[in-house]
Amino acid sequence: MMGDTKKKILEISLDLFSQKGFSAVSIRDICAQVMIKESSVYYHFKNKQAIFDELLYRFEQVATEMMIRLEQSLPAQSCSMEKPFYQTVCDTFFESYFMDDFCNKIMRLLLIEQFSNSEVKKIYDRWMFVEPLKFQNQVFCTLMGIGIIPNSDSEYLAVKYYAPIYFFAQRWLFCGELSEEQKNSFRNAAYHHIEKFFTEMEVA
Amino acid sequence: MMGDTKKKILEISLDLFSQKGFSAVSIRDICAQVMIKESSVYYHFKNKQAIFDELLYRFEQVATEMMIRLEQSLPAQSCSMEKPFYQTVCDTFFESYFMDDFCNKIMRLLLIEQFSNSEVKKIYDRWMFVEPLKFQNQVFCTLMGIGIIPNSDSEYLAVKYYAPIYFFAQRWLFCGELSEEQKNSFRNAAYHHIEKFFTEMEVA
Amino acid sequence: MMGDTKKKILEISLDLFSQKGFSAVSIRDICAQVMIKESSVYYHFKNKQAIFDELLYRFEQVATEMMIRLEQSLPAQSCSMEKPFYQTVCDTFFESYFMDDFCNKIMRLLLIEQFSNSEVKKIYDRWMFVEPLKFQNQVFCTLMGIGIIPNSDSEYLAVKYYAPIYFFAQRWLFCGELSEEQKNSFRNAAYHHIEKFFTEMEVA
Amino acid sequence: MMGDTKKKILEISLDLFSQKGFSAVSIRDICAQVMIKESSVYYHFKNKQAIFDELLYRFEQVATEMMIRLEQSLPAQSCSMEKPFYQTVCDTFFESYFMDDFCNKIMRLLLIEQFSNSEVKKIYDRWMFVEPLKFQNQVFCTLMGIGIIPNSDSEYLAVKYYAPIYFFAQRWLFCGELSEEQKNSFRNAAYHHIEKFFTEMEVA
DNA sequence: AATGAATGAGTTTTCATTCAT
DNA sequence: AATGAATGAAAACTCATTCAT
Repeated sequence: MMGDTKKKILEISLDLFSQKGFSAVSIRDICAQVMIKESSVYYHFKNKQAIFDELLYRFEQVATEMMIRLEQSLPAQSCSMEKPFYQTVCDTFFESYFMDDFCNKIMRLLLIEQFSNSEVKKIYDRWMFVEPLKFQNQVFCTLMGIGIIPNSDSEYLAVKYYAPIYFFAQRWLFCGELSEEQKNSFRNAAYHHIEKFFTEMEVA
Repeated sequence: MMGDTKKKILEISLDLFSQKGFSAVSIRDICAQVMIKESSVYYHFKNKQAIFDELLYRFEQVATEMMIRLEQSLPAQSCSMEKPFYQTVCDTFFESYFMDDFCNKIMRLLLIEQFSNSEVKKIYDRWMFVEPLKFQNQVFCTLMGIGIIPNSDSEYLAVKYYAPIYFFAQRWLFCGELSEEQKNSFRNAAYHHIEKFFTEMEVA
Repeated sequence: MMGDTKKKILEISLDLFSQKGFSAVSIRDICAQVMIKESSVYYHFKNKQAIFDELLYRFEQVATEMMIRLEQSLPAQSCSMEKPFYQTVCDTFFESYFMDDFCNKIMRLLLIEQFSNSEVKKIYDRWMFVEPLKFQNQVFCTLMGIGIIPNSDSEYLAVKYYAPIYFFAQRWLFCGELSEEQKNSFRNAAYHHIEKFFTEMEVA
Repeated sequence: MMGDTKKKILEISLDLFSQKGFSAVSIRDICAQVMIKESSVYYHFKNKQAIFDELLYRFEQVATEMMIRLEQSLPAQSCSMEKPFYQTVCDTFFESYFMDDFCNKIMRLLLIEQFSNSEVKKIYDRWMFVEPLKFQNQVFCTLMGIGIIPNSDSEYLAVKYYAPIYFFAQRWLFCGELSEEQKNSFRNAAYHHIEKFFTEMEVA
């Protein structure tokens, strides 16, 4: 469907954009790595901005899909409660969002560009703050509904749960190349937090 | 001590750098606002990078001083415990760090540049993760020492306390111009969190 | 093989470099004469230095080839000795080296740049002193071998023969545009010297 | 008479000009070594060109004086002929002209600038070709007059004598800093030539 | 689908010079 | 006698883009 070259341009652009920011990456930089001439880019994209736009578009599709999948899996998941419920949800959320190579790079890019572009700021806000909190809120409402956790302020609960994860992600997942070492640092911190979180919940 | 022009160059550079990132700001952009000619910049600074470097240098001085001040105020503070202890500390930490105009802009700048510059990454790490956690840890150790809060994992406590504040800062303090509205959103969320945090602590 | 524009850039650059020296010639100067925009130069050359380097490279190729040709022609030449032997050699050496437009300009350029660039100094040394003396020495050894001139210190002979030619070249061939008038001044002085040189030789 | 600073500016300017050529040396370069600020130069000189002009002016004075001295010493010298006559003349000429630090640097500068400035070209011509040949010619006429050497074409004799010296000067005295090693290479080559020259003269 | 050649507008930086102090 | 501050002009070079092929 999509030519090899176009895919390569997108991949390498994202690589570079997420490292240096949009305006610090030149078409030349991109082409040097794709191994084409500068003029060839314009066969595949109207201009530099169009590369950026397409990356964002793809991300929003991926993220939206994931959110839908996650939300749909909620009720089913919460019924078969043998295994700790949060495990599965977290696995999906972490592995296919924060630690997914594509999403991770987009997040860095959004983080950088949010300051110079208010449109991007909105997208960052949505996918890093609003949607995750909304989803987490839903989870806790569900858990309260079936009596697994006691009723309380689900919104603050969502913050208490998600803020550290966001914090760890920023700390461990947003530096240099995403190595297994970094992923493990993140996983350890995150799972340790989640475990403590649910333990304290049960006690209370 | 420092000429007016040089001060103005630094101020406006920080303004612009923190909005668009270092490489997206041109000397022309800066000079247009300082109202000098491009060549005049080079009387005050060796090159563009030197402006950036001086900003970081000043920040590290400011931040270091603040940390020292905070740490020195700890023991005294914790003795006169009529008024809620954390209030004073938070006031200092929030108002003169996260919400201070200079520091806030530097933080945005560090946030942007950390990806392209590993030296900056280290500085960001230090002042956004390591030092605040270390300080918070110290606070909790002190409080445990004098029996105000029960003994427990002070490091995780620091994360539970600080992560939401970092989270709120990113959400409310890192967009566009720092308005009173944003500051209030941040203050509300942060103080709400702190209150809940200490309340739950006492109960447990 | 080589585009017209690139060739033109090289030609005009050499013209200007040999008149004013490398650093006194701006890309603007070159482009004004090539009739292209400044940015276009950078399609053909990495930077200003690369123009200089390519000129030197080409010269060394030309000079090397000429030296090889001259040396190969030596034995053959010296057998058919009806016409004065040196005539042919000089013709080649003078006309296709000192008075050749390209070589002459390169020599001026080397002469100028030798002081600021030790690499250039070496090249100047090689092609203005070492190689010509080596060749002349070979000529005299050949002539001594077949008994045309009496045995003697062939190295000093080479200096006695070549130094005036170098002297005349500097005096007549290194000023302004290479005009026919200058070439004639040089030719007259040089051939007069050569004739006298060989006459004295025979006598002795 | 002349302030220290002005003298220092002239000295260092000559140093740099003779290494890189006039236009490749900036007022900044000069001031960095003189240890004054750029603006201070303009107290002593109208502009950059004026430094160059003053250097040339001083050289012409020095060179003229030397020539007069040399010419005046000719008759006296040639009478007291116990010691080889040429020795003394050469000593003066070589040591106080080619190998004199100031003159040597000026010569390099003239050599470089002759191509871009026809006024300089004339000065170079005069002091490197015309005057030395004229003087040498005079010497040989004197020697012929008193029968020390046989009558012959004194002009060609001057060339035969002077060309190798010019040649050696270019080869040994125009590279990098004037070291004793270089001076010795020059002296050896030059004196060897002179000796041979006069020996052959006597024989003939 | 790709590229060779070109370019206008812009980049950072350098430079000689001025002028008030 | 020297300098702090500024500047217009120009330097080398970059960049996104165009267009004919």
